Amino acid sequence: MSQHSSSVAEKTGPKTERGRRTLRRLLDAAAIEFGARGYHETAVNHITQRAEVGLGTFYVYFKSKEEVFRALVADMGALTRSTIAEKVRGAKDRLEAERLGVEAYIEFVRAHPGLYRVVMEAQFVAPEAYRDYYRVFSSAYRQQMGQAASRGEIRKGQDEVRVWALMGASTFLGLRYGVWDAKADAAAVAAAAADLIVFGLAPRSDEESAD
Amino acid sequence: MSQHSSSVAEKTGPKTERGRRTLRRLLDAAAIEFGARGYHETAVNHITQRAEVGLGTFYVYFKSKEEVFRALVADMGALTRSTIAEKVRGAKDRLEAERLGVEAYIEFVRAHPGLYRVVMEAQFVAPEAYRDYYRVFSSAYRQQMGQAASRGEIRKGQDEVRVWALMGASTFLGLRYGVWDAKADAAAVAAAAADLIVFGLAPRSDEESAD
Amino acid sequence: MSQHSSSVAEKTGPKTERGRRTLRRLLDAAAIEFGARGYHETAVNHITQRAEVGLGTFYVYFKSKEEVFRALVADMGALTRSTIAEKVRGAKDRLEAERLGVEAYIEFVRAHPGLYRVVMEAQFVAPEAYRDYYRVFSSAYRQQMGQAASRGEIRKGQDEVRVWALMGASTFLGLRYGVWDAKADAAAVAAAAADLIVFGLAPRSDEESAD
Amino acid sequence: MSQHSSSVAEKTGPKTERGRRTLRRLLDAAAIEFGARGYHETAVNHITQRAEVGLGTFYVYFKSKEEVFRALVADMGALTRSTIAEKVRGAKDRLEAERLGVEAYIEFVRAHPGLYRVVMEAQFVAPEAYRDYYRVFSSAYRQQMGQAASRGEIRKGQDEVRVWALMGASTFLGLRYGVWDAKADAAAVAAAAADLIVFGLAPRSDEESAD
DNA sequence: AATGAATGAGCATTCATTCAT
DNA sequence: AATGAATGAATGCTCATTCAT
Repeated sequence: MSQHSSSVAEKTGPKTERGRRTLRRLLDAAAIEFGARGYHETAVNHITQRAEVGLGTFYVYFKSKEEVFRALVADMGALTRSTIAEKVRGAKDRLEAERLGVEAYIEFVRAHPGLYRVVMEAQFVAPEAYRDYYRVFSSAYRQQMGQAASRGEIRKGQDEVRVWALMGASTFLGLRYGVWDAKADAAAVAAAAADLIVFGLAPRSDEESAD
Repeated sequence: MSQHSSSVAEKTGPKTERGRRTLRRLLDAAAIEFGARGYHETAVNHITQRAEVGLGTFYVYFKSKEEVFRALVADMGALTRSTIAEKVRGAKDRLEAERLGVEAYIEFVRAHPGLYRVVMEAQFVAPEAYRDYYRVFSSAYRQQMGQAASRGEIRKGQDEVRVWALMGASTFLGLRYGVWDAKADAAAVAAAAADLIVFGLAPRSDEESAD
Repeated sequence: MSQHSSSVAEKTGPKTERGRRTLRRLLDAAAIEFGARGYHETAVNHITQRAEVGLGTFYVYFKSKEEVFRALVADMGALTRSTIAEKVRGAKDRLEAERLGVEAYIEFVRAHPGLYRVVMEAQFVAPEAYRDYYRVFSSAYRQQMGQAASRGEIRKGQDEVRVWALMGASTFLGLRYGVWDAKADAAAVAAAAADLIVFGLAPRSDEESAD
Repeated sequence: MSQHSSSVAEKTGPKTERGRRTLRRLLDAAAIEFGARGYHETAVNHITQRAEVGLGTFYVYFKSKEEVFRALVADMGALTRSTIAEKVRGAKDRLEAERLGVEAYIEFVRAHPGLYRVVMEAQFVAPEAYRDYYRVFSSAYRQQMGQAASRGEIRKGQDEVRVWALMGASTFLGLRYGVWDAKADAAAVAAAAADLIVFGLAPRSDEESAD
């Protein structure tokens, strides 16, 4: 979870192996603590204790508490994107990709409790990082969508709007079925969501005898 | 914004007119402060100063800082629902209702800057209040959807999943076009979103020559 | 417990029957609250609520929180003295009186939980009232002792010192066997204490084969 | 006055010499402040200011205001015991020991003004610490008494009762002649008290012509 | 690189008391 | 006589950050 770290403080990175290990311990500990208790309930203290590192050591690697948080959000953005991208890669078309995307997201949220929390909380703690998170995500998403439209797999439309609507849908489904109700059948939820995303609410002429 | 208050502390409510006015001032001030600076950056004395009330007075009406916040979230849930319900009321069918709903939400977010923030932050500050907010909202929404399906206005489907997907979509569009980009054309955004919601992404046979 | 009240605020006393009742309710409530939670943990609030009286009403009868406390200490001094005096009255001589006195005190402490606490706490909250409590008590005690000495019932001695030593003994026995261990046999404890007080620690020639 | 500290917070103790000095300063300052103004009138910052230490530093060494207080009571228990034990050590028998004990206690109270106050106040602030104080004291005292009885120096009797009566006597004499009237002749008071303790109140056959 | 001691601004909350009605 | 609303001084405690070693 720390392999993508990009905070400013350690832009160049620690020079020694020991330094790299300490940094990783701190990032991992921060992810766990922030994820479990939230930003404001987490004291730097908690992080260093979990990392089994002296309190002062924290400030060798980060300029501030906010900075680790930002580093984490960035890390997690990359992780989210790569995880979902991998899962979606196998889709035969955009329509299947949407279904796989929702499913992947719900599963991802379940696999990384705390991640959802950290990203959402970034809204208030590090708004810039939050915007970046979705900026990057949405721009990749938009691109996929544009290409799919060109290929005729989906209708043309206002991609920016569509993309935000879809990210919102996934996010809320991730909360509802990933965080709050982790026992629901993710595939079924994803299928139902994909049905909505793909075909919309309107009755379809080619679906006369739908259940 | 305070007419729906339902906090426990003042369940019975103030006995005098003066008391009622003070309570309203506090709630209004809290809405403004929490909305502008967020829960953690808002000190109780910011609220009382804006309300032009002594610090101690706050605790005559609320047991804690968290309690006003919860009262506010509840208030805002009621306000959101009634505002959107009113706007949607005129829709000739569910499909139009979806468009109006998105539009109303974006406009609502613009009209009530802090509201979006307070509700989102409730996730971390008062999770129970946050869940209630969406529990109530989603249950009304689901009912509408079920009825529309019975009427044949929309296809049948997994309403719980649909509702959460749609709430997520509106929420994110509210953030993107209500909070971050308040100059966008809300009606156009709503129309584009409604197009997605109503017809989905899939190419439609009856739409051969779409733009 | 309020019949001896002597606070300044109501020196002349309430004029109406209703007023007298209110005053009594407040004093009784104060005795209970102070006795159970102590001075600092008791809020004026707690007293008026137990007395089923408005908060402001308290200040109609007492100048301050400290004042009720002082009134209570005075009340209790009178009550303690009269209770013990009555029990001791039947003693056939000073020696028996000492035994009865200790016994009465332990029983009194048990019957009035909280009294011990209030008086002891007066040391810190209302030192003057505390001194008065013991000043009055010790002076009566000293007088008894002087008379007994004149009658030859007890040896002559430094009565002031004796009296304080004996008050201390009773007080600690009241704490040990009245408050902390309320199941001990009060009569037996009193007998053992009286044995010490009356005969001292020294071996006695006339007690050769004592067990 | 801090050499016996045993609070939980610093069970392991500070690691550096500077840390040990800071802890000692805090304990000494606390003893002075609590002793002079009492627990409730003493603010933590009174302590840190006297100790010439930052406010936050206090909480590096103690979990709460109550905790220093408890540490102090424990410290003082040890100090009281050792001081009295040393003075009493020279006694040729239990009877003389009693006299020396009373004298030592009065002198001790005079030498350590705040000590009496802190211990007494512990009754209300830290009841457990108060009980421990007397539990330890009384158990050592009882042992002395039992041995003396075996040696025939004193009559046999209910040692627990005797011990509490005697602790009460000393305590009150400490208050009366140590705190309130610090000019009295401690030796004379102790002699008078010892006369009571040793010989009791009853007239003695071998003392026919006493004054 | 690592650390733990020190710091003080900041804040939520309490509560005795006042006072207009 | 009775009251409840209003007040603000006071205080315990937290915690991010600094820094000497």
